[in-house]
Amino acid sequence: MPELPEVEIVRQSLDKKIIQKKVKKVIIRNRNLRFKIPLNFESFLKNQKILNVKRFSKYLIISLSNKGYCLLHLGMSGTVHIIYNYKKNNFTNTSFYNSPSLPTKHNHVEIFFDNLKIVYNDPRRFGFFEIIKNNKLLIKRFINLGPEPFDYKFNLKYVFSFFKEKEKNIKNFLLDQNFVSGIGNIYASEILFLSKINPMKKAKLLTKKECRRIVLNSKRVLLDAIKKGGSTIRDFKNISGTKGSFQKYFKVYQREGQRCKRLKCDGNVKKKNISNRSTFFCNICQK
DNA sequence: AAGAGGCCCTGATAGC
DNA sequence: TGCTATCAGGGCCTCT
Repeated sequence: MPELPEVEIVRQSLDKKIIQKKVKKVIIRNRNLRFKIPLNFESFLKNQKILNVKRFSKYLIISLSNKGYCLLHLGMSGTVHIIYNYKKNNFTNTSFYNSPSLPTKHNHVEIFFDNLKIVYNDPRRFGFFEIIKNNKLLIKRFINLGPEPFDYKFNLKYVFSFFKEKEKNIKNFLLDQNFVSGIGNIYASEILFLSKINPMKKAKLLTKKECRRIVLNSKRVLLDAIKKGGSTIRDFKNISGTKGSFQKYFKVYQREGQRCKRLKCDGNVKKKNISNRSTFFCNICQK
């Protein structure tokens, strides 16, 4: 599901719901996510107050009152659900309202608060939880990731010099989290369309002008997607069950065979596998 | 060192 | 109906 905009939507709603609340109980039904959930996960979280929920790239960062952090990555199919309790201080399963949005299978982690619980669901189990003990280790955790598109460090100078001598195609670089972090397969295609660049083009061949368009459109597309509540394909929803709407504004993604949306362009949207990820682009206006 | 490819996993859908 | 193959929003690891 989740690229940076979708994770940001989850962050916003999660932050509102659990900020300043104390963790009462943690239940792990399946530890075997992308990485095994550590055995001290429950005790690390229990009785901690949630200071806030932040985000870096596609990672959610839950700050705890013990100065530690709980990291959550949603992988491909992770979703967070919120379930309200109608009996205060009663944690029997039946005391929670059945949420229509809560799947019956693959609810791997439940974190309980006084009047609600959050449930982590992930059919493919590509997502993961991590415990980070302090701020120093948190910074270290992300040291190898590139800047987010919004970061002032993600600028023309950075991009143009990064691409020098690089043989790899531009599409793969947008997905390379060590170059820029937060862009995924949907938004990579959309950014390249707006930038009029062919996804197969070698990075070293990009002009300064093209690099500038990459920088601007990366910021633009992701911000726009956040404003529209993210993209709902398959069944992404925010934790309250509301769908995003950015998928209505896709210019190329999942539009194979359809007319190019650029005015006066007679092109057609093509689909091509690049490093085993489907890539959509206009065969005429993306050079 | 950069870059390509495989792999982790389940579910939905298409095609026979 | 039931089988098989293919494809999904990610990222880590290995090999060349």
